Amino acid sequence: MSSEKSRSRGRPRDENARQAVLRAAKELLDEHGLGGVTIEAVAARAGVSKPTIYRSWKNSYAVAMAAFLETTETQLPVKASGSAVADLRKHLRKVAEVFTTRTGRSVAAMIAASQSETELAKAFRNHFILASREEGRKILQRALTQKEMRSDIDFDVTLDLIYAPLYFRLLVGHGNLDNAFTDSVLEHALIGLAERPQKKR
Amino acid sequence: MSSEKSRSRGRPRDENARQAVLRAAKELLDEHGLGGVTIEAVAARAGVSKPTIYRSWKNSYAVAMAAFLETTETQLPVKASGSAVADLRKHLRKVAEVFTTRTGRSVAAMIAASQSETELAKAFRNHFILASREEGRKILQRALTQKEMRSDIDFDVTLDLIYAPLYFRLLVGHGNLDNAFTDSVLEHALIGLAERPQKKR
Amino acid sequence: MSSEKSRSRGRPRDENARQAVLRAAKELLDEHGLGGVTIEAVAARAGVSKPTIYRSWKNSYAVAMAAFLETTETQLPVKASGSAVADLRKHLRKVAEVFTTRTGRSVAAMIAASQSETELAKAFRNHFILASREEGRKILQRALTQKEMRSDIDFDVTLDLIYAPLYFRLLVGHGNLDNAFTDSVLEHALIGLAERPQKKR
Amino acid sequence: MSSEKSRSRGRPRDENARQAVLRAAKELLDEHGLGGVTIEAVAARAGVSKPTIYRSWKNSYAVAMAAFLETTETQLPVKASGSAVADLRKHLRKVAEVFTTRTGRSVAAMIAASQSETELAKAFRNHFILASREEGRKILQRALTQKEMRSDIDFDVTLDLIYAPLYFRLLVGHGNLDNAFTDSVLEHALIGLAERPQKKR
DNA sequence: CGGTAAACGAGACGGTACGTCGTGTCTTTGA
DNA sequence: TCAAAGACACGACGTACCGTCTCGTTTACCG
Repeated sequence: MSSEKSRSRGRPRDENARQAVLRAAKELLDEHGLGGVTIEAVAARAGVSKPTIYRSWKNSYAVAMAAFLETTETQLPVKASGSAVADLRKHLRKVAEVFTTRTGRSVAAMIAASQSETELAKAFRNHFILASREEGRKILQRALTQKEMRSDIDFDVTLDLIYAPLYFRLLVGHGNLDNAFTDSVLEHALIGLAERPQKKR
Repeated sequence: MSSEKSRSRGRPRDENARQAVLRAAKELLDEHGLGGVTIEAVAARAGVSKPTIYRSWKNSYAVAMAAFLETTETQLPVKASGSAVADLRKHLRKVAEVFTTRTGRSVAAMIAASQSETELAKAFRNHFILASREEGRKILQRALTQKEMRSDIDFDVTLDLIYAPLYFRLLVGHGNLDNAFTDSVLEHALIGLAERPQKKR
Repeated sequence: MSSEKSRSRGRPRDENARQAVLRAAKELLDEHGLGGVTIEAVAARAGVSKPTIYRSWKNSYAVAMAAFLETTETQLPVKASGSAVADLRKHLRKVAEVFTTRTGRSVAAMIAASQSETELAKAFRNHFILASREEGRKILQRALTQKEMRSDIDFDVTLDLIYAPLYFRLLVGHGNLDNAFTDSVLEHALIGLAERPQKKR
Repeated sequence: MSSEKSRSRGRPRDENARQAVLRAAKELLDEHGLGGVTIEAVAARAGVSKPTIYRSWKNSYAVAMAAFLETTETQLPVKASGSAVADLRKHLRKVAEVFTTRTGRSVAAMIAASQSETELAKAFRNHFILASREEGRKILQRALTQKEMRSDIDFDVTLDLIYAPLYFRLLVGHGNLDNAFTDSVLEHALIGLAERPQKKR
């Protein structure tokens, strides 16, 4: 229950230092990419000592990740219109658009960094990937109640189906990330690939 | 007529050295991951000098990439049965299975490395990603001629739709990469998400 | 009054490391000559990292020079007897004797190194060459007061005249550096080369 | 006439190559000092391969030495006037003057290089140092016959006495190498340092 | 209100790896 | 059979960051 702040002995962490670090890390991330976020560079730019950084974060990736998560909008919500499918289309367009900016590069870099850092992987997964799918999940829910989608679909698989192609192109860069692409992905996913006797629509 | 490569002047590159380097790099990649493929370690294990490596490759990532591409099967072909859809299901299962092995970790690492190395990105894209989609493309083609799939689908989008979820889970690790998943992805993609008046099946 | 050096911020240099470096450098200098004093070898032998050495010295020559100066006696003093000329003879013999030892090789090497390193040249000049002439200068002074030498001689020129032949033979090696030589040099310098009407002595 | 068999089998050494090498080495020596005379640089500038150089010289110092000796005047003769002492003064002035030019730097560099290369030391000693003393020796001889100098002087010691101070200042740089200095050295050497009962002059 | 514990900056430390340079040798092709 | 071109093993270079460690100083709590 301990409602006490517990306020451990000694001098408290300097909030200014924390923010200076994160600001510096964000700038370096934007300017030079993940590889530019070295502890030394961050320390120098933030006017902070290296131990001060290591006191709060495990390594440079952790700092970069914290800076990224702290300053990046994950949800990209769309105002609900009558058509959930239309909302989803709009949402995916927004996601793709963000992916073409510097933020997209950072997302890719974070995923890359996650490969060798298990803890970061988890952090990024929970605080960015899964978080950013929430909006999609909501829209899917709406689509279901409005009977715009089949009731027996698996949400997790469906979310992968429509988000993964965007991440895939972000990471591999084998094709554009424009509206035409996101629309087409959604269209294919909705109609389905299989030939069927009586076409509709 | 001499279409010969003209055999440039001077001592030719030592093929033994080349192979020793790639073998050492592959071993290090498997044993310690991409981070373990340092030029110094490769040179030491291959019994080769550092300049010899730098003469042929730009940096450690390039060596690792070359070693990976040279020793990894990309196509994962399936014997054509009567049903193209069944073949596709089988193929995706194989891909997912490979992704759960050490090779999968390497694929992820390569994609990660590609983020900061444009040339590598291209090499990996062309020699692995696109190459490995060829089998899928062939099956898709077969599905079309056998009228198992709609004739108006976009191949590139379709390939992204069915492959991307696998890569996504490989990279983000937010869910399993088992048969149930690949089957489900394929099923959803085939049937389509949209509700439709007259249900089939 | 605090004439204190103000104790610059941060962790102070490790005195043990400094000494280990100089000791290692001195050993290498003695064992393999100046060419053997590589930063890598010094670091390895001293159990110190390369950056630690570079933090304190500009390059390998600077380390060798420091090690040499720190461990080499420069003055070679002689107890004053009644005759300043006799003292000078004794002193020059001592210098020549040292020049035939390992220390002599080092002196030569240092002069050689000084050719390409201006800063080192200055250091060596001030801390070895000029310092080692001080004993000669003192004796000269004594010779003057005792009227053993002409009062109108130029000290700097005189010092060059009697020391230079020793350095010359050290560096060029065209003749012995024994007592006969130093005595002869001194004798010639004292009496003078010129023929004169009435000979003395 | 060229039916001579001497023409040892195969392709003869290319005399042009030899000269190109020496010319390149001399240029590099003048431009960047001895440290600039690397085999690679010489080969590149001379348009010659490295093995071609190694076929004729042991290492870079040998090349530099050869280039230096081939292009440098050693004797610096003076026209004999009535006074040998005057001639000697003039000669020493010329030596000192040369020592203040680029050639002087090269002489110093060669002496420096000689410290670690025994063969070079010998070559330089014989072909430069001793050669350049020949003029002094001749003048000394003349001085003797003209009774300008004492008949019992030791030539080798005397030569060291008057040349060494010049080399000393060249190498250590603790004082000027001007006419005042050379004249003063000679004057001191001639008159002698010792006080004597009856002053002359 | 004075101790004391912990944070702070500065910066040196042992390490690891980097990518480059020059060495002297060796191997091929071409003249 | 030589020369050019250039690859080779070797070894050292000087630099960049890493993550850890002293330092001396500052801040805030607690007794």
